[in-house]
Amino acid sequence: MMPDNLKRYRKIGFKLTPQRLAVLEYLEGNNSHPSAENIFKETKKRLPTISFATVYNILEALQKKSFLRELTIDPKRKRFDPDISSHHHLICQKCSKVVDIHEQYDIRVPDELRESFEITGSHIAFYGYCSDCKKR
Amino acid sequence: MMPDNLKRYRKIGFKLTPQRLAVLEYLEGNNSHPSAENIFKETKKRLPTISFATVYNILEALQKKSFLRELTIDPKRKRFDPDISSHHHLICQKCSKVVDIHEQYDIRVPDELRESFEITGSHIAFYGYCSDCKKR
DNA sequence: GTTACTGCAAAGCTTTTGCATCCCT
DNA sequence: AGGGATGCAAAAGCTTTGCAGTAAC
Repeated sequence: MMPDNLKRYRKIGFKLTPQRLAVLEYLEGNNSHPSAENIFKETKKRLPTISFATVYNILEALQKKSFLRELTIDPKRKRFDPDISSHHHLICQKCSKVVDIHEQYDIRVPDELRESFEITGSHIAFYGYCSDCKKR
Repeated sequence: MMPDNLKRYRKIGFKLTPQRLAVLEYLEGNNSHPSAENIFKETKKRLPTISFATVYNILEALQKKSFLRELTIDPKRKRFDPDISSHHHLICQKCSKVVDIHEQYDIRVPDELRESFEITGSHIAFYGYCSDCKKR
C-alpha cells in the first residue's frame, strides 16, 4: 500500500473503497492475466467479505476508465490485463497460461475494409504449448 | 444436397447422420461465423427434432477432424468458421459481426519465447465498428 | 450386429442483475 | 448528506454431461 500508488488510484476518478484498493493492489504489476475468479479468490484472502458481484463491478468500472483490458484469448473465460499498453499474447492450449509479447508488428487492415469498418484496435493471439505442457 | 459435397463429407470419417448433414450443409461456404445457437436454430428449421447437445457434439467432432475452426474473438460466445485456411478476422464491437481478412502478415514470435513455447498457430483480431454501427 | 450418435433433461460454469444496506467523498 | 458501491441471492447465458434409445455402417 505505497502512497505513490494511492495517488495514481485517486486519478482513476472513482470512489476508493477497500474492495477497489484490494483489486487494484492485486492487479498492480500483475502479468498473470488473471480470470475474474482468480481476482476474486486472491482479493478474498485480504478482504474475506468481498463478493463476486463486486469484483465484476470493479472490473467493469476499471475497463470503462481504461485502466484495465479484457482479453478474449482464453476460450473458457475472460482474462484481464492491467497492462494497457499495446501488446500481444501467447496462450498455452493445455494449461491456459498467457504470456505477454511486447513486439511491434506491422498489421494493417486492407483499404477496402477500412472504408466500411472504422478500426479501433487489433490484437494478435499466438497459440502453442508452454514448457511445462509440451513435455506431456 | 449436391453429391459433390456428399463425397467430401464421407471423407471426414464419421457417421453421416441427417443431423450432421444438416449442420454440414448449413456451414458449407458459410462466412457468417455463426455461434452454436445460430447453427442450432438454422438446422432446426430443416430438422425440427435436432437438439442443442447434438449440435455441440457435431461441432466438437468437426473440430477434431479439422473441418471446423472455433474462433475466440467474440467475448460473449464461441463463433465457428468452416473456412480452415489461415486467415484473420475483424469484429464489430457493437453488433458482433465478424468478417474475414485473407491477408498475409509477417508475425513471428520472438526467439526467446520460441525456446520455451512450442508455437502452433496465430490469429489476428481486429476490432472496430461496422458501417451499420458507426453511424450510431 | 456393433458402435457410435441422438435427444432429453439436468447440471456446471461464468457472468449479470435487483435491491436493500452501507460508506466514501 | 447524497450518490455511488457493496453484498447477497437469485437468475441468466452458454456449454457440457449422463444415459437410454436409435440408427448408420
